[in-house]
Parts: sequence; C-alpha cells; structure tokens
Amino acid sequence: MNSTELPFRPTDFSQQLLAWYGQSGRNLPWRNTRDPYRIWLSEIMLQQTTVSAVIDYYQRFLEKFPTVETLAATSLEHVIDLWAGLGYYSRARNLHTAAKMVVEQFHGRFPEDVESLQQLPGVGRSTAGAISALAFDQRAAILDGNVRRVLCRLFALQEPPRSSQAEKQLWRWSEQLTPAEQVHDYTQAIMDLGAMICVPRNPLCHQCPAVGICQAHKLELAQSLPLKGASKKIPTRYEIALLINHQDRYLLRRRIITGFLGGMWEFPTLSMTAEEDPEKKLQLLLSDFALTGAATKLGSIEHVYSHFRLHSDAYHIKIDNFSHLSEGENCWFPLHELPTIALHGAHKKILAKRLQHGD
DNA sequence: AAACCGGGGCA
DNA sequence: TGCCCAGGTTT
Repeated sequence: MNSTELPFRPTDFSQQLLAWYGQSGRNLPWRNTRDPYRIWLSEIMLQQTTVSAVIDYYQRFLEKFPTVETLAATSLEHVIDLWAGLGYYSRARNLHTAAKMVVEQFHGRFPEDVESLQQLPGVGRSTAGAISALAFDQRAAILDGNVRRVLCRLFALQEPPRSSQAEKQLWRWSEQLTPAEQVHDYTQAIMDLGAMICVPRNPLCHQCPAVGICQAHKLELAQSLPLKGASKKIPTRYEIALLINHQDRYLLRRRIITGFLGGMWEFPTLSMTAEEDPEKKLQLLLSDFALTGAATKLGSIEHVYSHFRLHSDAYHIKIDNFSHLSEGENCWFPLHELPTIALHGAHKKILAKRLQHGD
C-alpha cells in the first residue's frame, strides 16, 4: 500500500495529534531532555515494562551513572544489581555492552541514524527509531506496543498484529504517518495517545483527537481491536529451594550471567520432576554432602514466567558443617541483608516466607 | 488466569 | 525469515 491509498491524510492525523499533545501530553522524567544517553536508557527500561515501574529505576540509574562514560566504566555486576526487579535481565547485560560500544567505537557520542543505532545490542528497529526521533529529531518511525495498538485501530487492521504480515503493514503505516517536522513531539504524542486515550480496554474515543479519521471507530470496532493472537499453554517445572543456614548466615548463589535470570541471586536449588518426592530428594542431598542438621519445610511458592510455571518447595536447613558448600559462585549472607540483594522474583517470594516465619 | 510487551538468537 | 525465549505488571 502506498500513501495515496491511506484512508486519511497523514498530516490530518499528525496535526490533530500534536495539538492534543500540547494540551494533554504527559510530563515524564525523560521528556525534558534531548540527551541521547538519557533517552536510550529510558527506552531500554521501557521495553516490556510499564512507565510506573520504570520511573524509580531511571532516577536511581542516573544518580549512579549520569553519563554513558560512567556506565561503561562500572562492572556488569553493579549494573545487574541496580536492574534487579525490572525483569528481562539480558537488557542490563546489553545496556552495559552498548555503553562500552558507544564510548569505544563511537567516541562517547550516540549515532543519530537508525542503522548505526541498531548496531548497539538491545537496540532494535523501534528503539533505534525512538532514539533517533526523540534525541535528534530525525524522521524515524517507531512501533512499540502503544503505537501498534493505535495503528491497529486507526486502520481497522483485521488480523492479529504480531503476525509477520501485519507487522510489515504496521511498520509501513508508522513510517507513512511520521511527519518530517516536529518528529520529537509527534513521537511522544503517539505514545501518549496509546497510553492515555487509545488504551487496550475501553478506549476513550470521545476524547481522542483522531476520532474523526479512525477506521475502527467508524466501524464500531475500537473495543474489539487489535485482534488477539492464539494463546498457548505453558508447562510447570518443579524445584526444591534450599535455605541453607549456618549460624546467622544463609547460602546464596549468583546465576550464570548469560543464562535465564542472568546475574540474579537465588537460594541454591535442585530441579525436580512432578513425580519425585521432595523429602526423599532432600535426604539424598543431605547424605551426599555429609551434612548434619535439621531440615524443615518452609512452604511452597508458584511463579509464572512467559513460557513455564515454576513450583518451588522451600526447605530451611540448619547445618553445623558446611565446607563443601562455601566455594565457587556461592556466598554467605546474614539474614538481615537478604532483602537488599538482587534476588529474582520467585525467590523473593520464598524470602518473604522466611521473614514471616520469624526466627 | 490471561494478556501484554521489543529484541536477541538460532535454525 | 520465522520461531522460540524472556519476567514482571495489569486487568
């Protein structure tokens, strides 16, 4: 489809949108800057994550790392510890790598064009477009979740938006609608429209600056678009989590930095099948490591990830000999420090049980 | 319980 | 290119 086939003129949309944005746009911490470092940081944090969750992290990051040089100069572990709780921990790894790339390959300056920006790990087509548009006012399109939903409705797209066909079409529309002027404001504005007006459920069409040209509204489909994709079932995985306690300290380990939940701390675990008996497995472990002490069940938690559900049975094991377990990636922490370390979400639930439990 | 969300990695 | 993986929030 070329632009002559659009159901409305792109400028009709962008003019209405910009006027609305001037009146009603949000004032977010990363909006009052054109510093590409700050814009990049906010965009990476906002991937897969809501604005409200990001704000505190964003402020804390900037206090610690006010420039790309300071971020590049720190250790990956430090970055991961600050990221704990935000999820998608590979973003923290990519953030650190990209900071070093900017310093070393781009002499401390973020490139302005989408192609160069996309060379940075963690920066795909949409994030590159956002940085280019927001920091440099270049005519670059984005397609984040908000924009995707807005376009699905504006054009009454009748297929699930994540299909590869739909994705192509949506990118084309996004590029066609992006104006040559005021790209910074336009880009902020269309994201705000999705976040404030063209919301997933019960969109506020009566307040929408594009209500006159919206094809979904015209067809009374605004409620039912975008179409949902097929949802799939996820398996359950089982583990035992071991709260290994010696005097006032607990044994924690840091997960492999490149893997699932990379760099997060956790209690040591044993993976299980649905059929195995956790108590038996636990006895086996205790005898394997020649541990003497008392094991008591603390409780069970469930944690849902996107592709599996985790069931974890937590045991408190008070030991009086621990030489085998104090090596490698493992580290002993006093109980009162556990709330401050970068535990992943599932094991935070287990820690909460331990803390409720009292002494 | 289910939907949502940008990008990386691999076949 | 198409598919799988990824984590916490919202509804």
